[in-house]
Amino acid sequence: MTKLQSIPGGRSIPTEVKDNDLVLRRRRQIVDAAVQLFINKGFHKTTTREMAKTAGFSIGTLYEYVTSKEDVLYLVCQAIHQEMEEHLKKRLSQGGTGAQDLEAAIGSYITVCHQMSDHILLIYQETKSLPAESRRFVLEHELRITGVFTDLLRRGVEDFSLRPLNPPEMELVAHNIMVLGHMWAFRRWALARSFSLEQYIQLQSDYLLGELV
Amino acid sequence: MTKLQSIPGGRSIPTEVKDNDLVLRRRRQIVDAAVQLFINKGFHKTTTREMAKTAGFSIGTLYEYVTSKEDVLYLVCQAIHQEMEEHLKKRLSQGGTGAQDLEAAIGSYITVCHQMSDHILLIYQETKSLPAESRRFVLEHELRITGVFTDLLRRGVEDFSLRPLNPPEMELVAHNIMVLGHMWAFRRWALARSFSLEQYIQLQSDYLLGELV
DNA sequence: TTATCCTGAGCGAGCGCTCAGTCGGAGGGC
DNA sequence: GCCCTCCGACTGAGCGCTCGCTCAGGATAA
Repeated sequence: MTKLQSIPGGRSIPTEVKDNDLVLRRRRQIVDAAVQLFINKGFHKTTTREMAKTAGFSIGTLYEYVTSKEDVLYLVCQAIHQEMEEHLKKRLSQGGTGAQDLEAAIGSYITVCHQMSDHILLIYQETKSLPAESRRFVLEHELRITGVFTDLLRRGVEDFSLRPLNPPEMELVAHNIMVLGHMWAFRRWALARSFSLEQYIQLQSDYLLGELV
Repeated sequence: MTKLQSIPGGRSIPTEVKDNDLVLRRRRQIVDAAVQLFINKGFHKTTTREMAKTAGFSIGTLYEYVTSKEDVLYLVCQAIHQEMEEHLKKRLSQGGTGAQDLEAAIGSYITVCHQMSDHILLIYQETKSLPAESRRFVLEHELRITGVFTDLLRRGVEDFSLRPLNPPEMELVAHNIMVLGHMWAFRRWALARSFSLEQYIQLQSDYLLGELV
């Protein structure tokens, strides 16, 4: 029984299978299947049998790669955060002033939130179903994403493209950015009556940056 | 089999019991019990037996006042929103300019979010477990609370204590206020390292109102 | 043959909900 | 006052079913 760590700094989950490549491949199948099922029916209402079947194998096999249903939820949460982090970091520019790069990052981030809104909802709704330790890792991962904005704010303050901010203020603004991105996922049913994604990004960027110059 | 409507504009839920006062009393017991259980274990992991026992009677009796487990969740969500609305409206002042009253309202609102943070989490996490029709009513109720801020913004624009805003902008700002209040509930584990409730209110009010004068 | 991965029938616990029955007391006849 | 009847709120054992998880055995490649 080996243990496999898919994300640096993440929890390692035991598996019965020796071939590490196979473990990664199968777990990717499991996660892809589970994400769709969790989004449609929620964690508690999807059965392990469904997960296995959707992933393309039987329950027995599922439990070769995972020790409990909660493990699958943990893998799903980490995969979602990792995907968000990757998409966001891929779109980050380093070209301009801190303020300019921050504005671009906010736009990128909200776009990612738009594309992954179902996934964001999923994390909000199901994180509390994780065992305590897993939940800690997931929240930590989310803080790491928030750190992207703290870094950009710090750079903007250092190159004087933003007004001086103390570290707690930077933290607060970073959290505000995160949450206003999530807001588009949570409240699109109400907001989309009045705004397109582009308008939303424009207005929220203005509000966020208006106070920082 | 009568039907009883506890909240104006809400769904009516059938009951077998004839005495309306008794229905209200028992449903209050059910809601009080369920709120605590849902906060601690979540909706899916609390059993109907637990609800009944905590409320002080047997499962059989529970089902005299409710037709399904989901009905209890609906009653809980509506009760939470109603409590938030009442607490918020009780604290609203009409004394000053629109801008002054808005600032006071934001402070009151975040304080209410602080006091009811478990309840806010509950709503975010479990709303999607409601049947579609019930969910619609719950989201409607939340929009009614958002409307409190839209109204204040409109008043502020009309008496020139705020800069001109078009209706969609007012809507957006009202949603921002709502969500930044919820943020204190969701992220207090991270924010409370740097801020007290009072500091949080001060800073968020400044950010929110800074752009509106 | 052995090592490895996969299968799916089966287990036992626990769930939401039902319904035959209990029981306290209101009301009416004497 | 006393008895009897009926009402309706309440009880909880039990039904039918689903769930997470296991494990004895099958398949395949080396």
